[in-house]
Amino acid sequence: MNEHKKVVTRFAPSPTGFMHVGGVRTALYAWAFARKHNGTFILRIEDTDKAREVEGSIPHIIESLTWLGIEWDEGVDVGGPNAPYLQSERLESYRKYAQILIDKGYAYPDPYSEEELQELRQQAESEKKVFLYRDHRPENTEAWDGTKPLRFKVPEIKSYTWQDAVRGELSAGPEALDDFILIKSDGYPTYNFAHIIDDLEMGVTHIMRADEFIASTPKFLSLYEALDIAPPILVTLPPILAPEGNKKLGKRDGAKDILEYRNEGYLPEAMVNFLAFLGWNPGTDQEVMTPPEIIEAFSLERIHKAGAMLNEEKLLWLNKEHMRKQSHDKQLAAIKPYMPDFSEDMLSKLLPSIVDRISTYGELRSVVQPEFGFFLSRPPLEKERILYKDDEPGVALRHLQHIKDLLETMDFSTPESIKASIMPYAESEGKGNVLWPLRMSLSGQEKSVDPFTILYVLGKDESTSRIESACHILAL
RNA sequence: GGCCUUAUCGUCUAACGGUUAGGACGGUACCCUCUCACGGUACAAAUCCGGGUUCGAUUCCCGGUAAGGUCACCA
Repeated sequence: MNEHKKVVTRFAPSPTGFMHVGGVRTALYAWAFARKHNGTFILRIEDTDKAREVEGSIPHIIESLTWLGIEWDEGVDVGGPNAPYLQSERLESYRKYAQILIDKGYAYPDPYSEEELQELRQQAESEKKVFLYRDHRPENTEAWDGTKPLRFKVPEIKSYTWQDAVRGELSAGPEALDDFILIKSDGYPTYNFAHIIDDLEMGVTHIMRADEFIASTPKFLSLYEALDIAPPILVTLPPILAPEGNKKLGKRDGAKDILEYRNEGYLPEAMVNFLAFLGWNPGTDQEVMTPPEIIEAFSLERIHKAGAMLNEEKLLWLNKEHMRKQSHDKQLAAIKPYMPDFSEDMLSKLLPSIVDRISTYGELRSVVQPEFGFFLSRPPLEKERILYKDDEPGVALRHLQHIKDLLETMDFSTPESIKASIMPYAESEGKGNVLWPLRMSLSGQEKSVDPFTILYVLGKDESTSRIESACHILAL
């Protein structure tokens, strides 16, 4: 029984650019599972491909995970008992295990040039056969001097059947097995080799990974056998599909940098909630969950097999739900940067009306309009409906009169009281969102304002103080 | 092309042989209302197709179809 073995998971991205939802979800599941079982979560960087490396990727990865609250116990920046966590600094380990394989007769230098290999591939293709390197194994292998790629010699060509924590029993024929490269001619290991050694040395118990690795699993299993080690538990995650078409979500399909969501004003807990549910659910009707609740409910058994499309509308809704769950103080702090000209007191009063009307804090950017100082405008209405429908003009006028009366009966503490008059639509400035404007004299300045704006700010509450603050906003 | 995987409303999903196939997002309608919104109620909407197994298949098996993955000195 492995029941008593401490859970160790890892997230092992390569530093080739920004992180998008796919990678983040893999990290999230590995993290949630480790936390659920009081295990260890490791952040390892797989930087064995110098050509594809993008500078700044590592800080970016760290920033992304940190934003989401996915914190690691061991990793590139914090260190740990199995340091280093950067593969380019672990070459000794790979060489050590490579030597073990060589000694066992399970590894040999690849004598072919790239051109020769290319030719062999083309030849196989023209014969409509599958190219397998192991069909062209050199007869006499020399000692490996490190200048040629080191290949794995598959000990036994056979079919494999294995267990996956999500997919159940998986299998593949012998065609899936080939002599893959362990160490490249530049001295760096390939992913295929490095991740197995690292997971072994770091004591990783569960490997969460995307389903593109199913195809190469027999190669890994074969390597585990050659090294005489037990493979970790494999946890294959379902693909995330792009919103358009039916393709797996990739950077070219518009997969966004996860930090873009932060810039758009999404909350990290909403993002975590959203990503967690893209391929998993707790089996209850609860859809809005905090990270601790997700950890508590998380289980491998409930991870889905089939892919899921990214649905930003649902993310938007989730974000709204999480915004509403926030404390007054947190909401206030989030809104402040978008409405710098407002006093804390005023923002505090307006908070409920604001939060009810937006799905992300980022929306405040378009809602707060600088042309009148700063105030909240409402979304545009269809003019025709208000102005031309049989009795609608009457209704609109009545509303307007009501607001005007309210304003005029109020005793404002501003130096000059507000004078309001109704201006017909024809005289309005024709702005899309200005209907039946009130001409207002505010602090000595004449302004045309949309009366609905005031009510929009007010919501249903007509108390004097609220109207007053609305007018202050307009007067700013 | 070889190998592999997947398949329930438009989307995310529940169901682990017996349900009027449930929920959520989105949509529509109505209610609330001095606009917008919030809230409330209701409606429309799905088991890919064909065979088996079974008293009974969304569920198990086989075949088809469709979609996806993979066949690198990338991860």
